[in-house]
Amino acid sequence: MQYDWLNYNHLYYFWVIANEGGIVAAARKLRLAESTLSAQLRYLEESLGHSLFERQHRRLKMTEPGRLVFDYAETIFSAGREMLDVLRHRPGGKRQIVLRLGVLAGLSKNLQLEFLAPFLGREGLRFAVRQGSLPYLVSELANHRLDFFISDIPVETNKSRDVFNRVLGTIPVCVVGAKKFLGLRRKFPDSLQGAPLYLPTLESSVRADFDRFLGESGVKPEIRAELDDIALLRVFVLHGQGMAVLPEIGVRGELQRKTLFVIGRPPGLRETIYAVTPRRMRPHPLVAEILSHFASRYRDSLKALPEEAS
DNA sequence: GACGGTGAGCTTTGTCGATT
DNA sequence: AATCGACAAAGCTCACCGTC
Repeated sequence: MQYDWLNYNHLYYFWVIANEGGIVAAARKLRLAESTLSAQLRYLEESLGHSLFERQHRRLKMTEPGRLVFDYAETIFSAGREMLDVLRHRPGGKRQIVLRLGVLAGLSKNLQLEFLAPFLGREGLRFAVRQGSLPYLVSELANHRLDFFISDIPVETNKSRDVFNRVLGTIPVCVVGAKKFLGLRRKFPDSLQGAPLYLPTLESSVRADFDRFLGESGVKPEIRAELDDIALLRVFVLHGQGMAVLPEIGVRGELQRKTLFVIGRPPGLRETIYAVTPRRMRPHPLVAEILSHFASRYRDSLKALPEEAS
């Protein structure tokens, strides 16, 4: 029988069973008979109209609906624990908010820091930052395990209708190299002819623009490696055997310390940064504040860009 | 490898007490 | 009286282990 209301007692039992890994362990923890938990779990499944566990012989394996319910239960009962903590230990204290942020693997670490730095010291706010591939981040967002993620590649909205790309801004991209390449500055970009270069991979949004720039300039450098990680590109270029195409923010420290130098700035070459949020849900006010803070920093870059990329 | 004993995990059934 | 949540007991299935 399906109901419009939820029996939170049943939900709690399910949550403990999932946490403990089985009915026997959960029964021990709750000091109940195993049969009681088995029956209550069955009632919950019937009321929800979904099996929450797949019975595999003597083991319970969580199903997809089970995972979804577990995520909600986790939020509900974590909030309950938090409420008790606040009431018992911090009278009058404010609730701590945890924002779950995803970052596309390979994105500049400095950029991530710049993104969060203004909010890191804020009372009652904590970040849980996870890196991953684009499909992984989209899946985590769809399953409510992330509040939003940042990426330099937009999600194809015809493939995933549940997400929304917001252009946050653009970051200048340049060719950087060690001191010994400084002589190439004068006749840039012609001086890149035959010069050793490390590039972002073809999947990168910057790569296509840079290839176009080379094509228009008629210059053919010697491409030594293609790397999909900004941090890795930075390490390669620091090794001194070649230059690299990088967002300036990714090597800001090295440029300040003069261990790397800007060899040239291909005109108009910028990396676009997107914030990907769930389409149907209003972002948390704090998320909106963070996004608008970052976007305002790069406001000038935004003027020429569409509101949503597809 | 086949067989049987044992234990573990889960379900079903019947029953009872508290609450509405 | 109906419903809910709890219990005990019995049963089912399977993994593991020792023996032949």
